[in-house]
Amino acid sequence: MNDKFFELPLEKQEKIINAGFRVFSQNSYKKSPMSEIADAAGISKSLLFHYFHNKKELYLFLWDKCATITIETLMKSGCYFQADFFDSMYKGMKAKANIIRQYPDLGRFVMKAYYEKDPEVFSEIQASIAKHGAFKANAKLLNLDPEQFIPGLDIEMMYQDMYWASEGYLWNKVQGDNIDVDAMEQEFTKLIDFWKSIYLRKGESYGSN
Amino acid sequence: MNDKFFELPLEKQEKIINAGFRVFSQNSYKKSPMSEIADAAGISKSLLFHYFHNKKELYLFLWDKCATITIETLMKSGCYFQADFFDSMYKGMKAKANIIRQYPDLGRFVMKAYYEKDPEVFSEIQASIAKHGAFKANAKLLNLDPEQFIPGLDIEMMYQDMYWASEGYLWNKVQGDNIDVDAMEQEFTKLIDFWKSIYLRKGESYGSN
DNA sequence: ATAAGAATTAACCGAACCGGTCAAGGAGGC
DNA sequence: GCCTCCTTGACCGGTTCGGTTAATTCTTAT
Repeated sequence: MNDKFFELPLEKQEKIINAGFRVFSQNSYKKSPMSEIADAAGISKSLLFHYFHNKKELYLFLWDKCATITIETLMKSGCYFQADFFDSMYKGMKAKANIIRQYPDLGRFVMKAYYEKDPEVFSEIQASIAKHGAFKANAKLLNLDPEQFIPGLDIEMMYQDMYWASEGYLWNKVQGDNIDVDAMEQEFTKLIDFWKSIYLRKGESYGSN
Repeated sequence: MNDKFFELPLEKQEKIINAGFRVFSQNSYKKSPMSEIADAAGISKSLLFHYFHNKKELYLFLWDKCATITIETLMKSGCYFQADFFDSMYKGMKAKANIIRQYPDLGRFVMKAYYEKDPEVFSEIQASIAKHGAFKANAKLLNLDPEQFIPGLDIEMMYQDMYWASEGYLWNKVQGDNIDVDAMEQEFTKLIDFWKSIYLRKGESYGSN
């Protein structure tokens, strides 16, 4: 790709990136026209081809960009370094909300790319997925202390429930075009508080509290 | 449309319908080629045009078919006539599983059509949506008895949690190509049982039990 | 066997689309 | 004016698409 792209004002770079996310997330790779991306970015098709020599290059660049953005944002959010389970969940949610704010279609783009089968990009995407290790969500990893929760609670099921509810909530909200991320954040916070009130053991105190 | 379509063996009708669901759910209306649908159905494009005079007709037929299938299946499942909340949930889940078994791409087709913006079909779809009344999921409608659940439970939040978890679970599972509906049913049953164990008031008995 | 009729398809058509190129327009600095 | 760089309209060859038509195959009644 043409390094001149990175000398563009960040705002313009993001506009092009978001245009790519949008178009590639709405159509398959083959049926995502460069012209449509250029239009969405507010530039001419020729200029888009000036920055990215061909479609495949743009596509793979966007894919890499996704990983960078996601990892960076999640790291910066501190959700991995949180002792309290619900705090970590809360921080993670905040991070995701920030991603949506800046790159509204990133999530859907990742999903589409993940299942993309076009031979022109399939092997590259698959290789990249394998490299990143496909870290599955899993309660066992978290090493949660059963003492913290109500007696007899199936912690793994609790985590499943929370994980799926998050996914379901996000999917439903993001589906439309105008996403009110602030409202989303607020609603989701309420949901986390609800879980806390249900799952957390009451009447005692632990650790530093 | 050509009424001869309905004289086809049901198996063949379903194959064409599912081919339509599949292609229209994977691409936008405009970028869903009739030829691709014909191929997926195992017939020639000409024959497809013989049954449906043009693309729009096929599309709107499929949309109507969705409503018919969904309403019919849910009614037949008895999930609306169940006194117990979790039983009703269970029956509803079973019904959805059956729909997925018979029409794997119906759900995704509905979603796509719901947000389709192509002027060739937009007004028709919107009118149909308005007519069906867009029944939103809402705990208040169910008129649940608070006595049945653990004290102090925010029933509406409980319902939200369950609703979103269902959505999230379905979306994640249905995303891939090979759906193991049986495993899904089983896993989901476990989730419902988990909810029962968490939310239901214990140590007492009610009603007919 | 065969003719009539129905089911199904290959071949085709004009229009639009798509990835990619290229030569030229336009703005700023000297 | 002239050089440089960003940006674009116009274009090209190839492909795709919705839809039509005429022909081919299959069925069936006689």
